[in-house]
Amino acid sequence: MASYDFREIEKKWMDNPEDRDINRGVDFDKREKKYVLVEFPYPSGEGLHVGHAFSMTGSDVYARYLRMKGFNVLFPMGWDAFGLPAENYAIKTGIQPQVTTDRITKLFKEQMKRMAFSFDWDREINTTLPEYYKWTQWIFIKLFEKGLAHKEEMPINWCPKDKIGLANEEVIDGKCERCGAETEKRTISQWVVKITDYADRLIDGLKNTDFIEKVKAAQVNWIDRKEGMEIEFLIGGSEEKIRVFTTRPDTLTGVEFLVISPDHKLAEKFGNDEVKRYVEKYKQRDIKNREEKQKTGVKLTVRAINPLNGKEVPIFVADYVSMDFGTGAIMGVPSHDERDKDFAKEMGISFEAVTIPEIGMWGEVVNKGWGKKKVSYHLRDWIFSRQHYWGEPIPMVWCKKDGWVSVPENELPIVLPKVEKYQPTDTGESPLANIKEWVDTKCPKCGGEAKRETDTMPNWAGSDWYFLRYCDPKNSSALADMEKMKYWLPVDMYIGGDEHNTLHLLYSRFIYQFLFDLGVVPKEHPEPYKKRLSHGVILAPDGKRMSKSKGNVIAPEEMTSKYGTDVVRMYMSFMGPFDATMAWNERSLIGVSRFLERFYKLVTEHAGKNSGQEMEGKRLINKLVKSAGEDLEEFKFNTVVAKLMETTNGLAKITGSIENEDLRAMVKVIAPLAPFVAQELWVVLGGHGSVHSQAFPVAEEKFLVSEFLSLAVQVNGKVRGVIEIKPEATEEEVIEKAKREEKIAKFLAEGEIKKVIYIKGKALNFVVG
RNA sequence: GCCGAGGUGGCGAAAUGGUAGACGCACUAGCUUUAGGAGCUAGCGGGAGCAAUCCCGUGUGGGUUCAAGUCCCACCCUCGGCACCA
Repeated sequence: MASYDFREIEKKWMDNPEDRDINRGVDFDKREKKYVLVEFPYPSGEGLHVGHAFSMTGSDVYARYLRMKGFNVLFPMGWDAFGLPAENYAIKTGIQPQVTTDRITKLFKEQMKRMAFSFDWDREINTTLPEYYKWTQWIFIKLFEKGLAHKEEMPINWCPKDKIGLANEEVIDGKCERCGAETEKRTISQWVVKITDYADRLIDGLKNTDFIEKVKAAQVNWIDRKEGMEIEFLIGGSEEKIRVFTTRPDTLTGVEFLVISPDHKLAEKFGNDEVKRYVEKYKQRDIKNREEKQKTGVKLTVRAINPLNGKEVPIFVADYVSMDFGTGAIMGVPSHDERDKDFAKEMGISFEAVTIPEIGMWGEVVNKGWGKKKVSYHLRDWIFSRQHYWGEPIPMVWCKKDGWVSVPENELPIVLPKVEKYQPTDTGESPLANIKEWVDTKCPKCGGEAKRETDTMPNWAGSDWYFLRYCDPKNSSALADMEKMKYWLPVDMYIGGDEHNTLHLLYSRFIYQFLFDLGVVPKEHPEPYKKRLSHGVILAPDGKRMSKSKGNVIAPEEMTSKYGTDVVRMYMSFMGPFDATMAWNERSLIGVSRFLERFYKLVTEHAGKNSGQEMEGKRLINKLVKSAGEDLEEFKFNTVVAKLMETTNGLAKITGSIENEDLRAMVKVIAPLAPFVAQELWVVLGGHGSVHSQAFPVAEEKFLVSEFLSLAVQVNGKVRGVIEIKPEATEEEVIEKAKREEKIAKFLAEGEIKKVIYIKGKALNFVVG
């Protein structure tokens, strides 16, 4: 027995042309701008996920609120559409990834419209379109020109079954994500981008942002800057030296052995057969998946000399030392390092406790030339090559004479050619390698015969700079117009998942800083994002993560057709704090549905009755207006809904009528959350045009005060009674009234009043002793 | 181990140092001859009591304060991220 038909209302207002205008971000508008960005999705075949629906609903409520507050809001959406699923689907079915992508993108867009997301569709972008990735390629060329991109022999994860190189994120538990075969290590030539050159900038730049603490921490920890020293150890009977990295040069006296990584080049040089076997075994495995807690290692035939005391110590190869950090070699100080102690025990190395000199040895080590100060980072350079088809072609050409040469800018974009087969080649190159007429080209420098790079870019490439493109999505002569970027940047609020707080955010900040140095983004804005907010996670009703295999997936589409868009949006706002992990609960959703019914009834019943209104109604609505505004500002949507419910419950008890103006104010408050019902009620209340272009109401202070307020009276800190006072009552009046209250007087009589604390209108405490 | 976020009814959760549990779900009782996730009224942290009322309650133990879920110290547990990082 619904009091309103959500289907009809939705149909009526879904494509309101006026709203399309309202949702547009206007370049150079005189209103103050706000750039609200929510991560654009990878359009996967399953359609819009409830997680998308949740984070986008929160972002949308916020964007709608800001518009009503009079801001010129940029709230764009697009598609991060390069990726493996479409490619895998193509391998299976032969359907071109672009075709699949176009189809799914349309589906997503439809579903987003049904959720009433107020995106500015005029600015829609798609990372797979040549007019977009032209600029992704352009950025790569600039990186190459500035010496920040080069080819390097790199060990990669190799799937022997699929004959393909896999990125770390494509290897799950040491197995290929696609076929489940054990992966191995293989060395191939890869494009590498020197993000480490920006390590310090990426840390320092955080000062110019308001990211929440955990996001800043994630960035800093990922970069993990460590100051220490590189110390040189001579190898006995050889000209070779081993450089170790340590943050504790003062423990040099306690060195009992050195350890080098199996990837260290000296392992090969000084290794006997046993060492070779160890290294071989190590390389078969995925480094990330060592389960054994026990440390293993083998001894080299040579020994190292401690520069401090000339002591000869053995050198081991062990996999607990990683080539990725420091120098790939450490000095083993079992008396001061737990891991070294474990290793010494495993290897049967005896050691004694040593006292560390009072004064650090930094100076001595440096002065005597044994070593030098060094900063080391956990952050590694960024492997930028993928041997996949469905990605941006890397715009480089290999010429025997000139080496790697970048494609001239005026030849961009290098369009991804259509292929017949999406299977990888036997050599592990991308399917592009099979297209001879595409690969064979002329060297841009010497005009001689040359070959195109067949690697494509990683998934991150297109999403690194997409927020710039939204400022000016159709520009054909630049990433985006400088003046437009100057107007819209920085992104005021960037909403996304925790999983992107490290890599995506870091890569994207790096690319922005690089573009900043090139002078192609505004010099006024050294950082791209002002604020970063993590959205929460929605679990299945069983409290587990949703997954197709568990069959516990909630589809937003199903929910909206069953209960209506407004109910689903309001429920998602109500279910908990925006950044919390919450389980879906349909009963609770029904509660929200019941509320919306009551709300609708209340407004329609009071509409047009303007006489005999009660002050209490006015007060409730003004109170709502005030606190709801504050909560919306802070993404506290759950309490906004709670307050709307509270107000509605309170108003239902009122016998008189409610003024139309107040009803309208209430409808404006609900508008960002429940846009369809709000619009319908707006019209019922005689409003003109769209409720979404109305100014968010402002509470009138004079209506906020009630005639009486209740004050908790404490005796020795415990609440012993409540008295009704007038807000303007003086301290003396309040104390007198409290003393006359029987319940309180009883406790006061137990002793002498030593002190009275009165906080106006808030608390009264008698200290009795 | 490190970093981050948390620990409040049966459940999801509220609470600028000032009446803990708003709001919702579930539940209980009653009303309404009640068309399909109904509506209305009342109750709903634990204990004692016919009741008024009293005592105890925000992970544990200390502390600051007239007053602590909230601030400080130590510890325990849960979740998320990163980890043999030298």
